[in-house]
Amino acid sequence: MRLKSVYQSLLKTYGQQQWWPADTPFEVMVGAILTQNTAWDNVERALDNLKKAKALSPDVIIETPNDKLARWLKPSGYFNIKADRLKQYCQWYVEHNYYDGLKYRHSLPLREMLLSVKGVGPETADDILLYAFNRKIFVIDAYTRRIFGRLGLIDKSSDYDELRMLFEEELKKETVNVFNEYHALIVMHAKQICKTRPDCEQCCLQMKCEQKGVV
DNA sequence: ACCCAGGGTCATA
DNA sequence: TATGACCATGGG
Repeated sequence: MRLKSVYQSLLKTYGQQQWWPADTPFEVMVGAILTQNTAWDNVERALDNLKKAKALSPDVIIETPNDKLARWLKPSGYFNIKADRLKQYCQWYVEHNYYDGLKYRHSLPLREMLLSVKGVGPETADDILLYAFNRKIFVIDAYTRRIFGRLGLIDKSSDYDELRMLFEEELKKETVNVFNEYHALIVMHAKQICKTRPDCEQCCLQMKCEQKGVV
């Protein structure tokens, strides 16, 4: 029950996070793709560009030429790759009529379907499952690995799905809302601790800490 | 002038 | 299966 107590501690410290920061499930999906290895502030600029162009819809994105799409996505980095990924995702989304993920009772088939889309890896798929389709999936990201590795609660050699299932097994009695808040709190904690304690030796959440063997 | 961010794919060995 | 190169902007 260590994982539950870490959750309670984070919740007490930071409060409810109310994730994902988006107005619609589709915006969650777009944000999940754009935030790959990218600071969220930059993603928001790209999302603003899409909104101003009235292009935050799968149909518009599909019809937009890649170079034009890339111009809107520019602030979020990797714009050529992301334009391609976003369009492919939208094509899958429209073709399979997944506007309503609720018609799929089990998470596994939908997860496999998401992973079959090029440019959607395990973390992006799980962001979408949890924050757009409201599924009980635990998202594993770099922060999760660093924080829980440092706490000695996970094995660093584990791959993505091993870690995900470890969290899901220990938290299987919790609600989807707990899964939702937990990942959000991990991200909040990582950002806060690195902001308030920029000293690498103290924060132990940045890449250089791993390189120095601190974490 | 660095380092890094809410990853993923592809080519090598 | 396990590394490494690559993608690219904006903030610290």
